[in-house]
Amino acid sequence: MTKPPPASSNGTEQGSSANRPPTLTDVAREAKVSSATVSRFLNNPGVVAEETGARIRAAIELTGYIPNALAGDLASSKSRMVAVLIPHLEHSLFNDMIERMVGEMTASGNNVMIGLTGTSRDRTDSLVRAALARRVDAIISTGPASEAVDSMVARSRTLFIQVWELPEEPVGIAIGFSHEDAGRDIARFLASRGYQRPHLVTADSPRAQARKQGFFTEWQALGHAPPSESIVDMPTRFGHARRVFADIRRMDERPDVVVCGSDHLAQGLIVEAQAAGLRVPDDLGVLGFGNNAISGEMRPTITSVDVDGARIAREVMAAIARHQEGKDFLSRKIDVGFRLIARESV
Amino acid sequence: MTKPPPASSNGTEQGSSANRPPTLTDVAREAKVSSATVSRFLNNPGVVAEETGARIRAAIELTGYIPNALAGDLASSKSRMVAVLIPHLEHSLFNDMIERMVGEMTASGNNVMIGLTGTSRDRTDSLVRAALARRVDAIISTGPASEAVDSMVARSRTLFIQVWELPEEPVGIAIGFSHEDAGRDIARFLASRGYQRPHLVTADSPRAQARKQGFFTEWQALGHAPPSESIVDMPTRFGHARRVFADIRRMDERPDVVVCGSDHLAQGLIVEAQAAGLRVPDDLGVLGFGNNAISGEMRPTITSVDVDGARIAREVMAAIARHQEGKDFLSRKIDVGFRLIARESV
DNA sequence: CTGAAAGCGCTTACAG
DNA sequence: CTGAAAGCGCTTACAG
Repeated sequence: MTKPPPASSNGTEQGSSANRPPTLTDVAREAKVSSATVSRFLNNPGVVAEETGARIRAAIELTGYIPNALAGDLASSKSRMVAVLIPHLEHSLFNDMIERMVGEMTASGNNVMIGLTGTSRDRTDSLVRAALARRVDAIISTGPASEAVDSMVARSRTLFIQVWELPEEPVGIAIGFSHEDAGRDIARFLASRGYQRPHLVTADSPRAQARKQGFFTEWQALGHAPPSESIVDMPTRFGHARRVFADIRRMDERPDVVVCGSDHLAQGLIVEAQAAGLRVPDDLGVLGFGNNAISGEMRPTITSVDVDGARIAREVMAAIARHQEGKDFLSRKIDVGFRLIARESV
Repeated sequence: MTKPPPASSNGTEQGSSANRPPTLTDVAREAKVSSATVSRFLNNPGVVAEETGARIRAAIELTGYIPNALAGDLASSKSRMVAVLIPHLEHSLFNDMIERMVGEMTASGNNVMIGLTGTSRDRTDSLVRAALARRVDAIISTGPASEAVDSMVARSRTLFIQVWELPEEPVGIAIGFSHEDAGRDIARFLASRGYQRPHLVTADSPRAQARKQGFFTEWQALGHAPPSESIVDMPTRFGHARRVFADIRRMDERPDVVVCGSDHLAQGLIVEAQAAGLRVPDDLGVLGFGNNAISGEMRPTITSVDVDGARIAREVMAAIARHQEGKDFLSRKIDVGFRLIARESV
């Protein structure tokens, strides 16, 4: 590697519209070849003669040329961009998985556009629109898709990938698991541990509702009375624990275990319970969801439901790779399952 | 609003390279106007006659047209894209601030490209290169800039904004505060509270080192012996607490307060201390950094250093707006300061 | 292995 | 208020 050219920015230059950045043509002129050859060298070096390549390399170095991906993508009608839509940066169940995916995408030469949808459907629609406007190769979404999204995506060549969901009829493809089954498994697990009065903390999201549904159904099928419940806003964060714990303390029939929608909230409940002098799990069990890194690091460690983020990331990458090669996807729904991990808190 | 056109995606269509998405020309033909007029309608509706506009609107609706931003940006040589470079998604000190910025940018019509730099400088360089290749209007970086970045940015028209940093000679502009001063203030504060033996937990990052430096200098200037120290990997996360606490327990002269590089780590230390039967702050004080939402929600609440993320986001937005209007920036360095917030943990 | 030329889908002076 | 035409900076058959 050669030393980079001397930094010439010293205050006044930055932001001034002085001389435009060098183009492919500038490089070609400098290297005394056609711009087509420079383009070939950039995209497929092997096809260019050794010494021609050397001249071009030198010209690039000299001019400080950085290809204009806007023009390149337009001409080749592909973008090597992927959009990722998540609800929040903070307190997100998906961060581990997303971070892994972003890392792999970057490594495989894709740029990642991240959109924060919040909880508003409108914002999701407009982010999908923005992604399609940039002709991204794929959109990865952690949320449900609206009809508007469906129709926009259908007319495009963009691959739409839903993760952590497994809808009946995905817009594009879906990689996830059954939240209802997860709810059922949790119910069976708690019953097997001898718990009698679970308290559910659910957010008003389709996924949380599906888990709750599964839990209710199974719990009652096992011959128990319906569990009590607290409703919280999305995202299901640490800070909600105070109110939820207060809810519990007010009840006549005290719950013996709290089922949380995230490990962050579970962590908060443990903190609240301990601050009130309760022992976890002896006086109160606490169950998380998502198997965030903290769940193995908390005192006590948190029993949680693990979803294989690495597997999801792999499946997403594979689907995108196939799509970029122009192949059709292999299956529309991939069930990656989940796994209840018993630790100390239950 | 009209109902969206019926969703026509049912499995086979998605991903097939069937009919290409509609272009401006298709809309123009449908509306019986020139493509220039459609373009005007899209970018500056006021300039088009009422009924012409209506026809165009109908044509857009009918065709399901979504503008190709690649072509638009290339032709107009502006992108309305901003790149944001952060080290991690999870356990980041910046998430609150970044989330706020992303929200505001999206609202003001900018798309956001997020890059995860990790701790590698190479990865930062290549992400900057990718951002420049897409001709983003601005790059917002939470890390230090290398010489390579400096020279790439200098040749471009992209505004480079460093946040949470205040280097001598910023590449573009910097919006931050003095980490060394923060370290000094923490030292003075702990001294005023009567602490005698602080233990510092520092990561091997320039920022953490600057704070440590400030702390050391001030602490010794106040007539104390140098504090003890633990080194941790970046990011300064919850999970590091176990080892750090073990470090402390092994010491002959037990520290009476731990100074953490993040609120997450502080939270972890409180959990560890309590699990070991210590009371915080009576037996051990714990101080965080960054004033994350959790610091006010933990038991005990965490004394921390607040950096005004909303202010930074505002300054960033203002700088980008000026830059997009072609104006020069007002100042190269903006010191937003910081504020020590005393809570229960110290 | 290399070049000339058309084309990707927009925007924007320039006329009218 | 609208249209014809040049141009943004690349890529990619098509020739040679």
